[in-house]
Amino acid sequence: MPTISKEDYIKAIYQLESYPDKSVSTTDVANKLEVSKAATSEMVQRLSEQGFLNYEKYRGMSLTEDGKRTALHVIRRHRIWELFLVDVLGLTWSEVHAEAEILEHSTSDFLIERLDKYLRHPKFDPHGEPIPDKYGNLPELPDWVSLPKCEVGKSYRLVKVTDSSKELMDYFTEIGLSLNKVVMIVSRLSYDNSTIIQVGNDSFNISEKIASNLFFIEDV
Amino acid sequence: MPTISKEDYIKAIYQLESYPDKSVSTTDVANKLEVSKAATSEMVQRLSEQGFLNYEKYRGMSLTEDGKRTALHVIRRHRIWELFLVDVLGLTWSEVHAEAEILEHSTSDFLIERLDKYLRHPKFDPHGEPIPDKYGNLPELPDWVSLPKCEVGKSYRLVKVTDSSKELMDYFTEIGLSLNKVVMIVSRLSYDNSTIIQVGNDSFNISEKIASNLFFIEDV
DNA sequence: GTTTAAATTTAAGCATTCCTAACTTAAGAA
DNA sequence: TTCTTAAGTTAGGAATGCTTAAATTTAAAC
Repeated sequence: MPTISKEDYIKAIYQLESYPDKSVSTTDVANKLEVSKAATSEMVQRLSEQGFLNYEKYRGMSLTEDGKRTALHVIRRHRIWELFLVDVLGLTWSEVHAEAEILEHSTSDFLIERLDKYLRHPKFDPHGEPIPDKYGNLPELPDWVSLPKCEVGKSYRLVKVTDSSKELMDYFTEIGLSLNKVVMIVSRLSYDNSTIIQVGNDSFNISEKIASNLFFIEDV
Repeated sequence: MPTISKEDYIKAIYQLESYPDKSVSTTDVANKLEVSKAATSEMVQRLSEQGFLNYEKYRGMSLTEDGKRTALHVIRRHRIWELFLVDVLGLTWSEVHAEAEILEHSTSDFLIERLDKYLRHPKFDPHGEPIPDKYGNLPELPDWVSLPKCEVGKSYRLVKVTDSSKELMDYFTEIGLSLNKVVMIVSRLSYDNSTIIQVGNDSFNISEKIASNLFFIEDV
């Protein structure tokens, strides 16, 4: 049974592994968790001894099957809590992450299954991220496109929002964007590649940088 | 901001202080938390230095105002979670304690206020224990009597159940006893001072020892 | 192919929280 | 009032998880 700290490292490494063509380095993990490289180096060795990581000194690391299972277990708890906080307690996108970050380490399997049942076995969290089931299996992902690639004139449904900052999340909340919202692509300005979308009765110009955090599927 | 461990000590001391005519000793705390007396002695000194306790070596301890405030803060979180787990997720009496024991240390003030609001600012937890408000004020307590003192022939409403064991809690759940349930006192056997109560259509003989965990107010 | 800079690991140290064992104090029995 | 024992404290040690500083390895520049 890993400690809170170990769960944080394992989760971080799992997330860093998702970037293709790049093995995970000590520095990557240290930056992500905002701890020293020395602390990371130590911890990585301990996790390796305990079978969560494959690791060769100076050569980067990768999670073992055991490590992946543990990571998905933490991620499941995190995402179920996020969904619960948004759907039941009405927290906003920007409010949930910090709370879930703590709760994910303080929730028994028993309680998580009860929450899961209460939420009717959800497959995606409020940001559209997939929730692993209790065996660690991820649901199939929809075939989304990011907003800069959505075609003008068509309608799309929002299925994923990457949470890069509180400011951005609050902005999305403010303009009424939420998961499964249907928006119309009004136009795209070639000048800066920004996109004008219509949400309800209002239109908004979304810069390319912001738009790259929004993922849609065509609404048919 | 006290650590989890410190919160546990402060809460334990608060609870031990509630027994009248007895100052709290190192041994009391050590037994309650199931740690060594040495660990307790050390921690008590640290808590005293940090202003949570009044403490003189070999002379027992008592919480300062600061300590009491901290204890009530933890207790508030614990009881709100217990109520939530029972009322919303449908956990049983015996299931909630262990979960709340962890969650009480992992919940921000912000989240607790949201839970409190969701539960409509409850005054009592599922065991009938009072929930301190966010300023640490306890609600006024009803004037309960324990079951062995309830009068035969009268109806009473259950307002408090002390959770001495899982077995007992499960038994209460099984016979349909829950907070605010109205029961009729059918008779009392002088042989062993047990009480026969009617819950719904069924009657049960409750031994004096068990009965002393149940507290009622007369139902008018 | 060296040299140098960046990445990584090791070393030394600190805080927290626990343990067991040894010692000290207090309090009740004789 | 002294003696004994129970209660309480100190000492020494371990695990976790972090820090900064020093040493080492790798990799990239020249």
